[in-house]
Amino acid sequence: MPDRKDARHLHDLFQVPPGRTLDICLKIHGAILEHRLAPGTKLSEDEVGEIYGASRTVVRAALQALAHTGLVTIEKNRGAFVAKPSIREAHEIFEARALIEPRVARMTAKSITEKDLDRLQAHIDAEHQALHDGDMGKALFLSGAFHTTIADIADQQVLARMVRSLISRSSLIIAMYWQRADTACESHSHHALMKAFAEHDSDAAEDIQKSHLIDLHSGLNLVEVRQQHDSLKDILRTG
Amino acid sequence: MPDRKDARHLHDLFQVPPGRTLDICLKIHGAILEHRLAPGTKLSEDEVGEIYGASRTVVRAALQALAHTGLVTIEKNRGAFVAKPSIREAHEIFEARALIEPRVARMTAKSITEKDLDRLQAHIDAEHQALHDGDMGKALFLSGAFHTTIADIADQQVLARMVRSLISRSSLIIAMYWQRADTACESHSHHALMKAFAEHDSDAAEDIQKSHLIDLHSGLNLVEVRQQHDSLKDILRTG
DNA sequence: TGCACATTTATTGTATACAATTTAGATTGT
DNA sequence: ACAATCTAAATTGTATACAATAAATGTGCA
Repeated sequence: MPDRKDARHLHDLFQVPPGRTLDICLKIHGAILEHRLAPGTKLSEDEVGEIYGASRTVVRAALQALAHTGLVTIEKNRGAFVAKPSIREAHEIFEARALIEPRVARMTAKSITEKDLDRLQAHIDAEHQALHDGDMGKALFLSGAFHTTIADIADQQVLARMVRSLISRSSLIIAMYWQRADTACESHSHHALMKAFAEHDSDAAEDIQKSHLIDLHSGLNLVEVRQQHDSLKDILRTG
Repeated sequence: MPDRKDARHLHDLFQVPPGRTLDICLKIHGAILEHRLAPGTKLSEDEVGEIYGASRTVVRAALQALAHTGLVTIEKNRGAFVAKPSIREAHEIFEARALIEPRVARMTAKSITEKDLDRLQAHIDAEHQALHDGDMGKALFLSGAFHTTIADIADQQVLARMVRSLISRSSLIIAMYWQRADTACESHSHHALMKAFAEHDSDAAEDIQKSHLIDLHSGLNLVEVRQQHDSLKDILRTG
């Protein structure tokens, strides 16, 4: 799914030597972003290693890199799990995004080219297509990719890396706390942003991105978590 | 050097299981922050492992964690080196700090307690003492610690982690590009910040932190690089 | 039945051995 | 003397084996 350019940027995110380790990072990262891996899922070293035909040494390095990015939690002597961001962490992450991404959008508006605009438009189109196909996971993945691509265009490596990490974690938060059925609300903001970019309107880009993120934040139902453990009992009892 | 509380926060920074791996991270981290390890120094796995009596497996994990934080660069089939931030990276890092830290200072001013103020004052005092003793490395370390402690007090884990990483990398930048002989310029800002904190003046704290960071940024001579090499064993053994 | 404790099992933590790759030095030819 | 090439040493990449730890199971007793 992620094209070659994304892979290079993701390599920066994970900071692991290229090769199998990076491959595994990318695969798990993608699975989490597309919501194929639920928060809390255990990632056993043996299991992952068997799936990708790699030894535990390599898998371990990948899991540690993912832990550093905040997508995975490693508990001593217990293993690695897909992270389950707390409500508090969720607030912090979206507040951080609201601080950083508007600034990045401002920079992007200044330096964006026609070619970059096409790239972003392609993301939007692909997202619409995915929504039309009913592939929610892919749509969400592409929605995040839109944001990371903006950071790439701004060509600010330090901020881009922070943004990438925050967006990946946001994907977990959305998996846990999203309440609205429609993701269509985003489309409008993304389009407005495109317009500001096309006109190189830095102020507008910054403002739009800021309110877009505040919208996203408020669209979360950051109140309670559903527990999967109890449900097992309920399910078996009724059966 | 780092007290127990710092160690807990640093554990969050590196995201490695506690134990030898974390120890090695902390030792190398400290050596870099105190400028005992120069940018570009090679960190051979065997050599580091021998110094700390750990196997390469553990050392590798530590080096990868440090690479993730941006303090170390790993080149495929070549090994790990203390990072040498480029001029461009240096600009980006200080711009990122100027974006994030003022916001953090604002939060800190709101929630700071008497005890926290004492903690910060202790940092300032220790820094003066180190300067008086002529221990430049320690003084710089403590100057950074002042900033990270502010982030800890704000009690924003997500932002605090970013700040910690940025400050650690700043230490490398200062090692490479610092031109002024006096670090005294900082003392004034730190004192002004303390006053704002004591009065819970959020606006002032934000402003002071912002101009403080701009000062630091402009105090760098981001033009050329010098290089030097020392024996790993001599530098790390004392830590 | 319920609880405490011992045992078994499974999984991670660590060390070590081997393979792949790079680097440095020596050798050779011009 | 200089350059190119090849060989050997050193270093990293990877796999695997063993040790340590935590969870799960089973047992005995009140």
